[in-house]
Amino acid sequence: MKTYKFPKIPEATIKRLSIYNRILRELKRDGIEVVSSSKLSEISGLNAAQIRKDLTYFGEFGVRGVGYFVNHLLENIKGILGINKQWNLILIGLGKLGQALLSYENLRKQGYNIVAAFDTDPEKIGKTFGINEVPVYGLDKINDIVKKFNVKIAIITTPAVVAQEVLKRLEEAGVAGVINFAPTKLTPDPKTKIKISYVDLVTEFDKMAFKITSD
Amino acid sequence: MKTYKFPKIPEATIKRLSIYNRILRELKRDGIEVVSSSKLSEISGLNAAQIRKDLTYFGEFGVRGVGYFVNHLLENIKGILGINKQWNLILIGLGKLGQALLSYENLRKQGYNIVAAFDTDPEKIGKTFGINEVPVYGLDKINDIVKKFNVKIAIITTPAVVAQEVLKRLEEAGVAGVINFAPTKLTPDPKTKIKISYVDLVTEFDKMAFKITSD
DNA sequence: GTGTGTGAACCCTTTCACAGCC
DNA sequence: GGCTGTGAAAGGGTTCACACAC
Repeated sequence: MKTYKFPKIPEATIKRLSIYNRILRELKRDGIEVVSSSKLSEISGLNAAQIRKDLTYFGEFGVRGVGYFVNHLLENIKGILGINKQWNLILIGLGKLGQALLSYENLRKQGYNIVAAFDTDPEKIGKTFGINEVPVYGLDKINDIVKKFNVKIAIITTPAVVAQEVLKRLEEAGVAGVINFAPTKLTPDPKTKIKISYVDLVTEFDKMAFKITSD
Repeated sequence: MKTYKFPKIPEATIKRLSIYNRILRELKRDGIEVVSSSKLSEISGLNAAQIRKDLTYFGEFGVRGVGYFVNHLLENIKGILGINKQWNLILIGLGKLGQALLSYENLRKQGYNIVAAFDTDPEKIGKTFGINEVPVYGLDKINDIVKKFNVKIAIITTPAVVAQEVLKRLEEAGVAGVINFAPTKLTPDPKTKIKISYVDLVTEFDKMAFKITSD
């Protein structure tokens, strides 16, 4: 499956596909077999036309006059997102946030397995952390582990000052994507095609502070 | 300060103001006194025209031919965002993620103080958690603590199934905004004007999985 | 010369409204 | 009758390009 390179898909559509995935899993769990875009709209708070448009970027999954078959749509969305399989991840930076992600059940339930963690602290190296007893290594082992477990995605939860250096090692190891929780912009080597996404938690709080303040 | 209700500000602009705030603090720390939009562009990766436009929504902070005075701009942005003061927060749901946020230094450094946590687990109630020894209460104490500490912002890190019920209690206590980490849509009482923002970490991983898969 | 402030152009996303199919 | 799929319209946000101020 090389998959879905169709037209230019809005970034926002991908985010919503992830939400549809979550909702459809819940519907399936509850034994619901068919759902309409208006029902999905009600559950998600999104516009029904938008939901239909999102889905038709990738094919025609619905039946007119009926709606969408939950399981059929769910399997298709998982295929589109590439989450119809397990992903092996690594995490760099065992601060509080890193440790929380190691034990974050929602990730594992979705097929994201953190197979190793990395830190510079000698007190942590050689031990295991989290519910799943994830082993901790020094940064020099990144390359070995990435190769061994065919790791494509890495999570950076280090302090901002070392995040760029960590990125360099990840690029050298051939990681395909990085989710960066460190509050700093990362500059990839132009020769690599590594994908970087940013999660800045403080920004979420600042947005809320603004909303309340400007009200 | 009632503040900045000017025209309709793009949501994305607010997010970027938060980023400018972070960068300006770093520049100030490094003793840099003046910065141009092109230098900010280089640091942030954002378009220079966009940076200038973002700032002019709120006033004219720059000097033509010179740039922006770091400290002056920083103070203004803090005022706009409403983070030129301390915010008292509460957190509901002491799972791994909740515990991580209790000890997340970047929040406290920005003036966000979590003054109390809430959980239903009798093993946790009555104890303190995190670097800052935050006390834990049962949910029935939410109202008291909100009033006592003038809490405006609450963080939900509970399982999805109880998040809606927690929201109800927060609304009753008069909280102004909720940052919801539980992967579920929350429906506020239409009578309250409570603001809700969503942080879904799994969505970030799904977006990355898609990018790599569709590459 | 240099760098801001900004109308206008451009581009992307969302929403509408209805034709088409079950 | 009901609900999807979709062109067209509307709405927002980003980028351009240049007048203006230091």
